[in-house]
Amino acid sequence: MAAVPTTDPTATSACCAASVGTPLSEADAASVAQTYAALADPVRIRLLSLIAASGEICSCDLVAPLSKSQPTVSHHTKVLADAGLIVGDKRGRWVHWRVEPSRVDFVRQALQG
Amino acid sequence: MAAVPTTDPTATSACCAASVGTPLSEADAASVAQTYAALADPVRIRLLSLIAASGEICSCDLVAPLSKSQPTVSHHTKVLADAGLIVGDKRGRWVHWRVEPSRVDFVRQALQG
DNA sequence: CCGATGCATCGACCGATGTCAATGTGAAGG
DNA sequence: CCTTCACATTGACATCGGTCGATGCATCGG
Repeated sequence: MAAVPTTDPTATSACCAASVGTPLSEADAASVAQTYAALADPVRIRLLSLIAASGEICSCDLVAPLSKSQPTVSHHTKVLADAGLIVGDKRGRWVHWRVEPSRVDFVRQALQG
Repeated sequence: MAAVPTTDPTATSACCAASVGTPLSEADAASVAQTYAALADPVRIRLLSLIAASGEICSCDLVAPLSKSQPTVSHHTKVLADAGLIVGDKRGRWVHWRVEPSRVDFVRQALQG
């Protein structure tokens, strides 16, 4: 939308040819950005490395190392889970978290396209 | 800080062994997170793909495709440049931008550590 | 059943961030 | 010089997002 005026016909001299169409759809860009946003927080980075290092770990063991309150940790795990980077497995009262390698790979590959 | 109570001695039974030390230093995590934060915006994603697709492009040709004001575009290029993802080359009045592949690779590899 | 426990949700606070109009800076060009 | 142009910076505003206390919702133990 927004009807980009594109290159103006009075291209006097200037610097560039501006052979520029549409880079990425705004929707696609928003989707990609949101995934990276999930990694744009120090707590979540440590959270992810914590889960990756343990292979599998429950929420109760995440609060202490992160020095954050339980609601805060719950919030961050939800963000990572919504981004598909981790997966939760509820067993009884506990939720066990593990990394989703395929999704991590997808995120990594988005950087070279 | 905060004097984390750590695991309480009355570890009745519970779920996990909690062999959890320090995941990533808070400083390292902040550094990594800030780099990802540079990619956590739709405009900057499109900006990056625009530069990557053109190989080299000046700021004047970025305003129209992005449908953002000139100061806004300038702000986003600065964020990407500060993150080391793009490099600006000032020629006369114009600044030509290009991607910094080594930095992009670094960011990608941060995902598998 | 009843209390305790692990986790999610809610509401509120506040700093961080995207956005633009206005202005500043520096480099051509006449 | 003075104007024009490309870009950066500033200031103000609105929104987003991280944080925590309080509370809700299940599950387990007795």
